[in-house]
Amino acid sequence: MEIAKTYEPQLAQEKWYQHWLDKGYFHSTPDHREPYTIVIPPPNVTGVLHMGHMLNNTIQDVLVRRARMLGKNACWVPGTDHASIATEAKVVQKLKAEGISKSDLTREQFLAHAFEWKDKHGGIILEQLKRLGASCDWERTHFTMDPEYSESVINVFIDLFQKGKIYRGVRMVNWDPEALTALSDEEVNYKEVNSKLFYVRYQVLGASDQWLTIATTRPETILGDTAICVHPDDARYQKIIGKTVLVPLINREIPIIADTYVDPEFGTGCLKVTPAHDPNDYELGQKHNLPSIDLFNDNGTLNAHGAHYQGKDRFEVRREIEKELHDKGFLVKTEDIINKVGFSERTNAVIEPKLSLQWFVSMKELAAPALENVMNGNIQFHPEKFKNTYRHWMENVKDWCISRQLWWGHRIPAWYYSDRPADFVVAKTQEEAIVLATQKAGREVAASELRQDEDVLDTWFSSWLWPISVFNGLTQPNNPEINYYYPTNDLVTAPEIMFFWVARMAIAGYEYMGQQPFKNVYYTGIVRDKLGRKMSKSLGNSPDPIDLINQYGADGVRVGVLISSPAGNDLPFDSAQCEQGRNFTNKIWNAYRLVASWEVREMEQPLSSKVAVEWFDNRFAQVLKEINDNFDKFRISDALMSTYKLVWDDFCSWYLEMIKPGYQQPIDRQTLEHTLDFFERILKIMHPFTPFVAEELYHALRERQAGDDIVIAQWPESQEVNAQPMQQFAFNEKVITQIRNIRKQNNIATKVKLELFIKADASRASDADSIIVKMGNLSVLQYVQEKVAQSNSFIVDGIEFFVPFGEQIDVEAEKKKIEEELNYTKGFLKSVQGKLHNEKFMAGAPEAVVANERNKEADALQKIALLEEKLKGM
RNA sequence: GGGGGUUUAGCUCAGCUGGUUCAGAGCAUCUGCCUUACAAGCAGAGGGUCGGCGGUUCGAACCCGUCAACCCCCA
Repeated sequence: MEIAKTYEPQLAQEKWYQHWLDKGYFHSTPDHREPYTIVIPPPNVTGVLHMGHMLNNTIQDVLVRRARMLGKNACWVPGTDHASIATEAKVVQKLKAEGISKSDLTREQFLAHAFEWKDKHGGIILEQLKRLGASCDWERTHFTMDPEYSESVINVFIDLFQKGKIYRGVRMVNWDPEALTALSDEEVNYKEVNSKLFYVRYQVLGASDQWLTIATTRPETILGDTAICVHPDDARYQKIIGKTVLVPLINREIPIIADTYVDPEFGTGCLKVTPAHDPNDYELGQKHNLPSIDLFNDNGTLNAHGAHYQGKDRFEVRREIEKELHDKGFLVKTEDIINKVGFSERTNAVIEPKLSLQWFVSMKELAAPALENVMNGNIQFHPEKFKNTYRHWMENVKDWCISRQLWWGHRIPAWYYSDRPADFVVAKTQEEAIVLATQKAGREVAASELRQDEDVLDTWFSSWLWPISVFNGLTQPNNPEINYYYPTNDLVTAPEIMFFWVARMAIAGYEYMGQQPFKNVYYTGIVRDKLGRKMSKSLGNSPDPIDLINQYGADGVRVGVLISSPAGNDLPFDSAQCEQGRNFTNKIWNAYRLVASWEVREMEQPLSSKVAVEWFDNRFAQVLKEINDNFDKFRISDALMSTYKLVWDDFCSWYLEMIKPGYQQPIDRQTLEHTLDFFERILKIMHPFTPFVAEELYHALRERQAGDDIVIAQWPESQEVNAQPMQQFAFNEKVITQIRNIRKQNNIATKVKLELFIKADASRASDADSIIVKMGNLSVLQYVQEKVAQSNSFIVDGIEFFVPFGEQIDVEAEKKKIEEELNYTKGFLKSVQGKLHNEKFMAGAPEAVVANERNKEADALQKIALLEEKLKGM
């Protein structure tokens, strides 16, 4: 049968993925086995696969597939996140394109559009993950707005409210004046922009013609000033602390206060305090009991407090007020500066810090167990360095603003029964709300009086329940699934969501399950392009993963993204890596072609094959140990590299070459059987990385019974490594390399047979010499007493080897080579002896180290003697 | 401004508790090969002041100090 010269991945991918699904290999139900659980970081429901997902999900799939082969009950739960703000923005955009404005729709109408969109475009990404080979349990696909999931979100809100952990309060939030919603800190991007620093003077009262100059980047907020603040130790301002000044233009009287918050070096050392429009000023205001004057409407225009600027946009006011301040003599000067300004991630509008009535989770107490259990190692981070960052955040955790002024999401289950902000109840249904409201109000409250809060919950308020709610652990506590699968094993995610997702899952885990949600967290890096830029849609520098799969095969791409991405490090992606991955699949494919071409015959096993088999068996055991060790430490790309080298170098370049019969020659049964066995073991360890080609060849290699598939095969057993064949091989490898070098330097073709003489006692001869004969293509291998004249010679481990010259002789070159080696060895000897003659070294170093140096000295002396003798003989 | 991290070959990274010929790997590069599994390949080779400076030590890529560059998070 003709086998294609290059591996064609597409057919195998379709065939085997379907086969795995048909057999239900990815589906898990609780049983007697040890569970191995991963929950996918749910991508946005309307998302499209990008390189970040590729990296993340390839790692998860490698872990899951290996766990499955280790005999664990592997369960990888997939799903999607409703991603409130991102999805709502997309739907708004889509409607806009159709000429529909969100403000023209009722909430119900809008949600109908949104669900229609979700049903149509949602979950594309999950289909794409199948192309990658993701072995998710698709029967368990979840969505964060599924009815039962939503129920658990609402339950948690109510529970936390009843525990006093959720409160409603006026706080400074990031306000997006375009989207008209509050944003979380994570949704704000800070960028450096060129700004002006305005120096404005305020008149001090109770002193004639005394002025204070402040510096501000936001002169339009002057109208909202409620104090001036200086540093208490600032000598310049000692005398005026406690006095008052007049706010320019409106002549409102405000106090001069003192606080160490002020940096005396910045600007003039005088700070204007506008508690309604700056987070730091807000805190100062709270501390000193200052009133807050909110100047802005929700859309960024000034309100009635803006005096004659009412109704104008904040940036327009900035320009106009500069002129007015200048004309009226309040503007001292302006300076150009660069400062950081927050922009909305979604609309790119300049964020306005704004006081507003929002819902909050009080975090301090909730966070304590989540912090403790990461620090004490119950939850392990890989790499560990992220613990520092985590601790710093958790120790300074702030209350979590969970309300969003959006429609797409879980609506806050709070019901108002009057216009007073405090007149509300929290209840699961309207019926319950009526009962509670009636109690709280002390009067009969009718359904028509109740108004549900318009806001929805922050997306992360549902994502933080993911490891629990995908098993319905909140709606059906202690059900068999949650008891079996929770806590999950490994979480694979990006460090940038450590706080808004990982930390909060840990918090929810301890609060609702009384234990950790996962045992290990593996942090991936950011995928960057060749120039080191983050891959992003706006830059257009992100390749389409599906194109890559079409080009290089899923296995090739999987290898490509893993080969240089240690945990926590960025992955500088280059499609050349996928090419390397594809070449790797092609390599093993061709190894199979070779093995499949052999005709087996009953005959004696060649000595060299016997030696090769013994060596590879041990070599495999040795590398398997390395690979297992790397997996245990979550060093996935190291595990891949070990696998890669085992396959390419040890198996293909050495083992197969050593046992390969001559052209069209048969092979003996014993060697073939061993080889098939090795091949099968190799495919097994390749399978987590390259599942498709592994399955394809597993079936090509031998007839398989139904149900014998590599995806569920047993991971190879560990075995002891026998040192002797390994040492023997290492020695032979050096000799063979030297022989190849002689060929290369003298332009001797591979086909030409050479003679090799070894100056050593014939008792050194061993079976392993047959390897040198075969791999070196020798006609003679002989032990001799004397050195051989007219030869190329080399030394391995103190033994001299001679390859007699053929026609061509280059004595000078040979001489030079020996002299170079002699010089190097002499230098080495000198450094060793330097240590040995150093009294302090002899006194301070441990015995073993000294003994080792003595060995080195002896070896070097022997080598020098040999080389010098050799030179004399030339 | 606060906190964390990184810096080793052209690129991406290993290098454990300071001690073996410890300065490594893959890719890239160079040289020679179309040797009947694979040119998506084979064989061989070159390449680094371990960011700079200083210190501790018998001994430093590794520990300490300092400077510099870059990255991330938070404000």
